[in-house]
This record gives sequence, C-alpha cells and structure tokens, in this order.
Amino acid sequence: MVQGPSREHPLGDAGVNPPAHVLVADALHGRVAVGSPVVVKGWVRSRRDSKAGGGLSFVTVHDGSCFDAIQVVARASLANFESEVVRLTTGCSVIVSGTLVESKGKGQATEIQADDVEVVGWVSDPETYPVTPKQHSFEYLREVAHLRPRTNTFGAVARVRHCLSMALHRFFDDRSFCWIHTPIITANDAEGAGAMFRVSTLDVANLPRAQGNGAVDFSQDFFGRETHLTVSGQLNVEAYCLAMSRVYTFGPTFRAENSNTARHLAEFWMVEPEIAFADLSDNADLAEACLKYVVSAVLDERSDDMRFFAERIDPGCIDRLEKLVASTFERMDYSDTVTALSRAVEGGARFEFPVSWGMDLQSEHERYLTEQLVGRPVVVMNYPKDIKAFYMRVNDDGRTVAAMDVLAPGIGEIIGGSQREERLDVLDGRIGELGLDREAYWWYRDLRRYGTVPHAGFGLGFERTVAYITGMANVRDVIPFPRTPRNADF
RNA sequence: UGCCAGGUGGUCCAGUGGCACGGACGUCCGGCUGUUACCCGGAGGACGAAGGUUCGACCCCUUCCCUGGCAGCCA
Repeated sequence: MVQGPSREHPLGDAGVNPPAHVLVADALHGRVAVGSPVVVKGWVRSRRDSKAGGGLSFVTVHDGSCFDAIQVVARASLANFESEVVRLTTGCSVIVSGTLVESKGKGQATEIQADDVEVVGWVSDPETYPVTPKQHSFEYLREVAHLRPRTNTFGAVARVRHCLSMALHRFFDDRSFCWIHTPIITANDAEGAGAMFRVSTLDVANLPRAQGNGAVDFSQDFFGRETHLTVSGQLNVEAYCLAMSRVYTFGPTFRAENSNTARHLAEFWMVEPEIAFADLSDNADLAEACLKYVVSAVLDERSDDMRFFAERIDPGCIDRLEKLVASTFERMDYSDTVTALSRAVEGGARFEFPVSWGMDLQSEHERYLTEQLVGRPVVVMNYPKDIKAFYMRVNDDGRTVAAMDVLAPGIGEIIGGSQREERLDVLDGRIGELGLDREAYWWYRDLRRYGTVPHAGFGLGFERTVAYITGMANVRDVIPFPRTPRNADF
C-alpha cells in the first residue's frame, strides 16, 4: 500500500504538502512551477545512459495522464544508481522524487532532476516483455491486450475514448436529456436485429424438456422464459422518451453475428438518443449537432493525442474532423442516392452489386457516395420499407419509411436511426407483414395506445466513432478488450 | 459464413526438398554520448498442430487451429 501524502491526495495534488504527487500532464503543461519539488509515479517507457558528467541516466516515465512521457534525469550520485537505475527497462514501475527543472537538452521543455528513484515493480524478464519501445503491429498487440494500454497508441485511444464518452454525456446533459439505464438482459426477442446471445442458468448438459414436443422448457429457466443479451436499448428507451421527452441510453450491446470485419464487435457500446414530438428531420439535426459537438470536443481536449494520430496513424484525421465540424452534412433522399449512383455507373463507376431502387446500399455504394461524390458525412433518408425494421414510421408514399443512416468516409455507417411508427394501426400492420408476434410487443404497443406522440431516435456506434476520429482502422483496437467470434480472451 | 493471403528467434521480415548460413529492431554484456526512433562492437535466441508423399519435409499434399484483408449481417 502506498504511504504518505499520496494516500489522501492520490492524484493531482500539486502544491499540497510537498513533495506532492503530480501527474505527468500537470508537470509538462505548465500547471506546476519550474523549481517545484515533485513526485511522479508511473511506468518506464525507455532508458538511455550517458557517461558524461560522472554518469547519468535518462528515464522517460508515463502515467497515462497525457500523451507525452516525462524525462527523468537520474545522476550517478543516486544511492541505487548502479544497483537499480541503470537496470531499469521498459515497463518497470517507479516513484520518482525530485525537482521540476527546465531541460538542458532538446526535445522537451521541462524534466525532472531526480533526488530519488524508487523501483516499485521490476519487469521480471525484459527479453520477453511483450511491449518494446519500438513499433508493434496492432494484430500482435491484441494478443497482449492487458499490456497494450502502455503503448503510445493505446494510451491515446483510451484517452480519446474517455473524452468522447464525457463529451456525449455533456452534449445530452446540456440539452436536458435524461440518461436512461436500459436493461442488458432482455426478453425482447425477434427484433430483427440478428442473432442474440442467450442468457440462461439451465444446465446445458441436461436441459429440461417440455412435455410432448421435446422443446427446451424455458419456464424452468432463471427468468421463467427465454432471455438474451440486449441488441439495442431502443425499445425500452422509447418508453422513457414518452414520459421524459428527451432521453438517451449509453451502454454495451451484444450481437452474436459471425461478423469478421474491421467494424464489427460482438460486444460494443452504443449511444441511443430518443426525442419526443420530433420527426426525422429533427432527428437528423440532432445527429449532426451531436457528432459535431463531440468531434469538436476531442479536437479541443485531446490535441496531444490527435497530433499523434495525425503523425503516425492517419495523416488526414485532424483535417477531416475540422472539415466535419465546419461543414453541413449532406442530406440525400434514398431515391436520389440511387439516382446519383446510377448516374455514376453511367459515368464509368464500377460496382460489384447493381444499383436499383429497393436494394440496400452496399459498402461499396456507401463508400463511393461519401468518399467520391460528397467527401464528407452524408445523411441518407427515407429508405424502402422492405429493407427496414418494423418500428420505423411508414411515409405517406406507402413504400418508404422515415429511416436515416449517417455515413462517414472511411467507415461507412456510423449512425442508424428513424422516426418511430406512432400509429398503432400502422404499427400492427407492419408487425403482421413481417410475421412478428404481436403479443410479444404488448407493452411497446401500449405506448401507442396511451398518449402516443411522434418521436424519433438513432443509434451511434461508439467504437465506430472512435475509429473515425482517431483514424484507427479496426474497431478491435479502439475498445479495451475486444470480443469477436472465437475471441473472448482477457 | 464465403473468397483471398498468411503463420520462421521476444517483435517484424528474408530463405531453402538435405544438420536453420539470414537481416532489422528489442534483450543482455562492453564502448561513446545532456541522451531522446542515439551511435559502435560482441552475445544469446525460431520454422502453428496432426497426418501424408519422400531415403530425407520448415519447404510439396490433406485436414485442423490461428491471424489479416475483402464481402455479407449491422452500429
């Protein structure tokens, strides 16, 4: 257990009872006066030795508080210099006490002149320590997901991810939205959102069978019925929307699809706002404002990390985000999108899948639309009803629904949403058309029987947004411990 | 799930039907240096699994496992 002032002031208590534990971020960003006694606690990123001036060692230490690590100058006069300091390797944990000084070297404005370097934890086998100061492939780092947050890239991703979470909450809170904690375990099956993970306490080696047909008897299961992990909080949050007016969910969701792509996870996070007395246009306005707000927040608050992404991951990312914030999202009717794509085909564009009214847009189409035709996010609205979910509001033309997708260059669909069908008779018609069980939606239908109002909402894929912002190519590298088919390690 | 490409020191890559001749980075040892993707010298360290073909397989064939890319499902 750590002793001393740091117990009462575990983080960021610069100026209180020196020597005080300071975050690397505070030390480097002018929040601690040069000349102050400081203590930093963190992990060694690298060590370089010099014999000059009787011998000294440069140890860079990071603590996750910002992108940069701080340079610690340890002189040979330290009692444990020969025995410990020169044996430090990447990954060792240390507590450094000293003075914040202006750096004599180039490459950093300030550094710590160490009076004491306490080694808290050694790296037992430097040869096989998985994280070296050099570049690693992301594929490799996924195999050491417990150590990858110590790298530049994953530290930066974690901070951006956090920043984005907070920005989302702030965006909604500022606009009087109420955060609703919708359930993770659900009995809403047949939502049409694809395969779900079963939640059960039944003994899989000895399943209870119903009399007669031999089907599994879920009445003996924990909840007395079949249950699954949620694929969306939307249906539940609609209930709160029709009471609280402006609501949103933000939590994990689960899809048991066997999807092996750079933009799918079996467990991912989703933000789902839902607004009452609103139509599709209001919904699109909200989506656009939301994206712009959070992107702008990340640019402001995590410029250090974003600079790194622009330098090493995706040269265009900052430029792209600044354009997004400044521009107006293109809005296109689905039908116009099909027309534009058809015209592109006539102009020589080649697609694997033919373009025709009634089809769903393929990845190649979305990519062409956002990357070639428009060059910024596009909101495609009013899709054919046959390719969309039962709860989406049927338009007056009878063949389209008030659905929208926000497509972003590089990753495709980042937001999917719709105005919801608030008319019970029409909703029932859709449930019937799609062969769904009306009884299963009894409470959802109640919302249309008791004080129904037009309302709308969307789902923002959190990992896709982080990927879009950082330029990271795979959503597996923007979530701490990715869950994908055949992979639930860690 | 389909198609394609891969699995060789700790990491990233070369390479060959005949005992692993490899390189870079990291690691360890030594030298140099207010260093900073330092530099110089030296050292240790590897063929995904199971079958098959063959005198002999890391190499060819089959199956399996794993990884990546693209596609579908979607956020």
